[in-house]
Amino acid sequence: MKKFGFKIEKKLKHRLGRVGVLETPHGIIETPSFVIVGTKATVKSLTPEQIKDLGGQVVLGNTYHLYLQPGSKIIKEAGGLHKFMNWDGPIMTDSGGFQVFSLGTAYGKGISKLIKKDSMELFLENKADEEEMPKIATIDSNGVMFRSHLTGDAHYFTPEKSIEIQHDLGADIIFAFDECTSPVESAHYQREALDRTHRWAKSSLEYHKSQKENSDKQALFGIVQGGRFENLRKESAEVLAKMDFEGYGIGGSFEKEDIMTAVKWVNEILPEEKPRHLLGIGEPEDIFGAIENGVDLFDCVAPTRQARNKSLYTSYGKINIGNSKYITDFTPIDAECDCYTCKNYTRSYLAHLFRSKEILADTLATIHNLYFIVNLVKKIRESMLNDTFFEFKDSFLQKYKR
RNA sequence: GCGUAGGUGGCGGAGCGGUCAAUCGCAACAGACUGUAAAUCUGUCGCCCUAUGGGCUACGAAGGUUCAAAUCCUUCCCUACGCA
Repeated sequence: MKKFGFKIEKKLKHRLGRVGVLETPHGIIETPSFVIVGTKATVKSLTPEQIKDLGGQVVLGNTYHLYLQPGSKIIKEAGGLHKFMNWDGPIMTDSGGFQVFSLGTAYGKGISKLIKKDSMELFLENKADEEEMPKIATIDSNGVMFRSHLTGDAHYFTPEKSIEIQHDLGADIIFAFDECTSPVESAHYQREALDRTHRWAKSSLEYHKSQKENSDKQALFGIVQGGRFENLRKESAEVLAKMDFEGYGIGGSFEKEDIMTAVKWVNEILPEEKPRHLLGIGEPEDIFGAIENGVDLFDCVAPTRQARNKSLYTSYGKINIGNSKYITDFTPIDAECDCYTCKNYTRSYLAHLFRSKEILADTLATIHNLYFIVNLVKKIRESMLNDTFFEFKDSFLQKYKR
């Protein structure tokens, strides 16, 4: 019998937010929860023990990356992702849908998940030449042709293929194959892409159900799209809500201000009793907003990537540990933080490790940033249980935003 | 002492008469990063200013040739290697 279930323990008054527990075959996830990104079956620079120690409950791998390297069959042969990477907690895998965007329309243009208003205008002006850009993912109605960013060879992904790979990988929670669209696409294009994503959702689900052995152990989440259009987002939530998914992802590339409105539109429609995952978000302010608007799970590369790029979270906002003023700063990264790094090392030491390009810099910085975010979400959860969410949010953000 | 190769911006190293304040790399300084094309990317990097422009000082030193020199000539100083 399948060991998967979601229980809501408490709801936020007059809001969509809730506290819950998500049960998976590899343990529970107390929601809301920050999902740590480990694209290539590793959280860059950390061991699984370090992930556990900093409070990580669940990690997210990527279908596209693991299919290319080392190959999903090899991971299957190894006994699945859990065994392969030595992580015995819950694992999710993304479907490759984000790569449809990042290697497709976004490729080579320096745009990513969140787009700024001014660069969006620039992008629209240059849209005429866009067709000439050398994308390495091209979409047709049945699937997507990816050219490996590693070797250049072509690989064709269909919804069935994505799910088959995810079955081989063996994560506890897997995602339907979707098309993450760019926020600058026209209503016409978004309409077309959304229909495609819905068809792919159906195919993903049907294929998943047909593989009894896997669908017994793995939960499939459908992904809502629709860009910045209210009618499309709502329609997407309605269409997917009727399909028998065990949870939902909310996807898309946004202009920052659009995120919360889109989340709210969608979560008012999605079935309350199923978990919702906001894909690829976010920064502390986004996390508060997402939770308040009914999101249970979110993943984001920001803490890990930024740690490696010298940007560290503190209670008073982010600092760039590469700045010269930290060379002689013998205080912890964040005096209010209880992570391993803050308890044992100074800003000066981190500054030294980064300047001398020592790999321990990445590890210590990643431990700190992940602890900061994971712990922030835990504190938010507690505040919801104590009915102090709004006070906590205001005091945190006021300080954080200086 | 002789021979050879050299002396260029914090360092390494291009340039070898005009388009040179000087390619490039490193270092330095700052910024960006939101389902990881990412231990990545971008910008600045002689000095000064009324700054998509103008001025000043600069390619070991001092002279010279030329309309014009980091680039050619002379002398000197220094460095490396080789020979005495």
